[in-house]
Amino acid sequence: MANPQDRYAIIVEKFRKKSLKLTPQRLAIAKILALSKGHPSVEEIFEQLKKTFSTMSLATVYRNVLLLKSFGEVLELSFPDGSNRYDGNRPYPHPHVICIKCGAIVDPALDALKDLTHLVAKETGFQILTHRFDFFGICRRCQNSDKK
Amino acid sequence: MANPQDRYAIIVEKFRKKSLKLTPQRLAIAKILALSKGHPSVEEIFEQLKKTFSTMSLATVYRNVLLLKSFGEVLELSFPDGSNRYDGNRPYPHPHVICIKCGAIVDPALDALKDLTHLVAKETGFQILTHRFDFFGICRRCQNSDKK
DNA sequence: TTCTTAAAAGATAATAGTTATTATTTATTA
DNA sequence: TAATAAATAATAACTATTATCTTTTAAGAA
Ligand SMILES: [Mn+2]
Ligand SMILES: [Mn+2]
Ligand SMILES: [Zn+2]
Ligand SMILES: [Zn+2]
Repeated sequence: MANPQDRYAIIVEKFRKKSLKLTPQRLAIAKILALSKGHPSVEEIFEQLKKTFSTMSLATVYRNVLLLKSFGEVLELSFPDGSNRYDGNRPYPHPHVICIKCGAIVDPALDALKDLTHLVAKETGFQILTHRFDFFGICRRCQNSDKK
Repeated sequence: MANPQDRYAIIVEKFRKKSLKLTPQRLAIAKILALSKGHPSVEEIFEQLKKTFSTMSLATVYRNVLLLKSFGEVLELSFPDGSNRYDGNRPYPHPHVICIKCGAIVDPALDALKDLTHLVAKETGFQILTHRFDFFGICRRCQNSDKK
């Protein structure tokens, strides 16, 4: 996991470079995404920020997440049920392990993937640009709570 | 690729076993999915069937695809842009290679994956149930048409 | 074949997550 | 402090999918 402070600084610098205003709402959203503890959803970010910004609008969260996506500073994980989760700490393709019971998402250490990309390119003739690897299952905590 | 006739027979047998009616529309949808040439979308299935069934309703396609999903006889591939594609020929998790230009989806031969699942289970403590592996890129045909 | 009926089709309304719009507010700079 | 371009907040619009409801039909019985 990248250092959240570093990631935050990188994102703020991007805003500066593009002469975008550093509003408190925008910076707060960036801070949450730079940490990205547990890959938050837009709704979760919104709920968290409502405590600090009483007038916070859901549209503002969507707008800024979209903006950061366009900069390549946040990775969007969209799921079949329509929900989206975000990783602003590691904004590049990497595998994820998702608990189908509690929704927890973790980043596993898994290296054997660039080989796969090359293999696929060779076999299909595609020029591979990105990928998405998701493992779905039940996390340790949910396995234990099932046994009760 | 499984034999489309075999897949069709398996699906029809499932309908029979569950005492579901074998309507012409339902059977036509099953036939297209059993072939699954290019992983069709609901819209594509609908457009194709309108030629034969002038009164065909989009809702009927959705309803039957949903039904086949619930039987485990079709694999749904949902994408970030909201589009869904279906594989009724191989209705179990397997990797896909997707062209971001023309939307082509192919099934690559790629075996080194069950190992990965075990690796991830071991490392994270998750009980892994299913997965989704997508490679995004540009197909050979689109690479060539770009050069023009 | 005709009758009966539960299920499916067709048409359309509802839903939900996201994006667009617009008036108001605000960060930035001079 | 004042000017202004951009962001916010509130809400409308959008779109793919699902639900609802009426009409039609497949399938089994007589
Ligand atoms: Mn991640
Ligand atoms: Mn496939
Ligand atoms: Zn869990
Ligand atoms: Zn292509």
